[in-house]
Amino acid sequence: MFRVVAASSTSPASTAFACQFPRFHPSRMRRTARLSSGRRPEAPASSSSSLEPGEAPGGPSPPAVRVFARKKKRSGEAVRAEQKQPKVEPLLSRKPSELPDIEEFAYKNPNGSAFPGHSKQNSNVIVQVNGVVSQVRPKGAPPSNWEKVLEGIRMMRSSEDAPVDSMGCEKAGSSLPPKERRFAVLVSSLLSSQTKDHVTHGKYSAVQRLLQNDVLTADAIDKADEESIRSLIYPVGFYTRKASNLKKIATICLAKYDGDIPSSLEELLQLPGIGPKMAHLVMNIAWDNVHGICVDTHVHRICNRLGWVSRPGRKKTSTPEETREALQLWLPKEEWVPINPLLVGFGQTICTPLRPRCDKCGVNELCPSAFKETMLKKKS
DNA sequence: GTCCAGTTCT
DNA sequence: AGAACAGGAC
Repeated sequence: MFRVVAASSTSPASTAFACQFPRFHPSRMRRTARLSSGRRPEAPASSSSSLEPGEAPGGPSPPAVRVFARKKKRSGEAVRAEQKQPKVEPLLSRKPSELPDIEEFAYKNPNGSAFPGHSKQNSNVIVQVNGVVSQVRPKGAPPSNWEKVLEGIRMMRSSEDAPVDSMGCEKAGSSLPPKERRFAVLVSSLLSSQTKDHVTHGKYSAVQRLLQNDVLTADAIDKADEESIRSLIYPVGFYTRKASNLKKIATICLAKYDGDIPSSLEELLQLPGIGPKMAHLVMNIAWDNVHGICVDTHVHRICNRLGWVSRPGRKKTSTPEETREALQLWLPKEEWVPINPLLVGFGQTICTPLRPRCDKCGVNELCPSAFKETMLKKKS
């Protein structure tokens, strides 16, 4: 990434940009341009804390960064309204170590709030650093074309048949009373994680065996011995640990929640074997109470390939939890639940972890990673 | 042999 | 960050 942001142009394009981000008003741009063209005022030459790759310690001045923006029509009224926004602290009054990277720099509105709404107008600022043109997206701003991409994936998913479509913990215990149904959803999520879905669901599944043997309630599992639970859920992945966790969960649910499951994210996360992915899934499915996106490795991988998530200073997120937080910043809440089965199925059939089928993908023209991971790994 | 996939442990 | 957990698919 790059630290110093400056503009040397007062073209109409940059003026339009400045209207979006009032810190970039041309008058300000001229001042900040000086920042990049010479030494940074107050910058101790030995300070390497803010140096980025490509910058030599105490070396030449940081690269000049030219900022452009997509041209777009704006009514005079809208422009005037935005110009009335309160002034912000000039960059010059900041210490170099406090200079934000471009993501943070661009996304703050003068009033400090994140971007309002989810319109495309805030997406994809194009910057040039040392001759390399790249797109950056202000933190929390929706990626451009995300709606087209989502629609394109929906199209692919409507014709493809992914394993996630036929099975899923959504259906678990749908004929049971509410409390039993919720417990069944929790158990079903636990069993189906890290395993092939047909093993845990379907007519002769682990969940069905528990149900048919009357051990799909907290009370019954608490009374049953671990060995019989283990044999009933076999051969789901990690059945030994899951049987053990199931017993502990049943005991906790019985003691603390009257045989029901916890109704808050925090309490769900206290259960053994329940991490963030399943806690959000259970909140969404069992309680119909959406607190966050259920991010599994498919959602994590695909969102990064699409360039939908990042963390300041980096192009990608490194954990599903980071992905969840970054995604939640801009994805409209009505998509929080459907995004999981959508991307899981897409990830099982087309956007696979290894050698994704970019040639079969209907959104490859909108994907920054298309055809970039098709090479075979070299043996070392 | 390698991959899958979420959590916990190191 | 990487291993361990299970066992099936390829």
